[in-house]
Amino acid sequence: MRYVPPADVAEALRVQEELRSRVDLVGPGPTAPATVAGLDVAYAESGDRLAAAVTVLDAATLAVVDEAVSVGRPAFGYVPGLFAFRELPALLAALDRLAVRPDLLVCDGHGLAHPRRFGLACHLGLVTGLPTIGVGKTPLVGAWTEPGPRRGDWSPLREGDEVVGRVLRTRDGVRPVFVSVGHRMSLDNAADRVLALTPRYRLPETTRTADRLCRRALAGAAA
DNA sequence: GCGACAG
DNA sequence: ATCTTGTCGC
Repeated sequence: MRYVPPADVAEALRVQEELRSRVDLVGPGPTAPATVAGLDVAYAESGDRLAAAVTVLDAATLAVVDEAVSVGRPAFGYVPGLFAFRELPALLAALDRLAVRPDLLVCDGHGLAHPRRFGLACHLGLVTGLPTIGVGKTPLVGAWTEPGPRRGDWSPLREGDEVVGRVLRTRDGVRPVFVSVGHRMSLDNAADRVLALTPRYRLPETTRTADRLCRRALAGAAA
């Protein structure tokens, strides 16, 4: 099955509008998944080439049990709010090459914490049918108060009256990450899963392994 | 009208 | 995302 990227911004907005209603924001999703996958993309300095990687980890040991990469070109310009269209094709290609179907996807970008409540994590969840959560390193939308200084401390990420995510401290004294629901997950469960993936570093182990893999793939791929 | 703006 | 020097700390 092939993915056809939108021709322009107007079409991308229409696609988001059409898909957003199908997202499952309740879940609650798996509380004890056997495997969890991380996805990330690295770009060549020229910006015309990219590598997408997926790593599947044993949720208990955090050991990598499967991985796949896909090298290609960005499918869309970088437009905040339409970010998913850029990386989705390559990410889906990498997912297709997996031998193991993971129980949960951890995306490097927001889910519900998006201007139209349909970030990369939502889009990826809807397309794959898998539970997904979004973990952003920097905010895209919303307001929050600084969470406490210890691992596990958090504060709600709000936009107007709605809670669109959670500002979560994954390690003592380090900058928090921005967790939001992607698809088929509750926010509470999403935050718990992120904490389970951060026994040592700020970012989830899934994101870290995927990041290393796509960088390696980009460096090793022929121009 | 002027900034801000996931990766 | 990627480009970048040094610096602080284990």
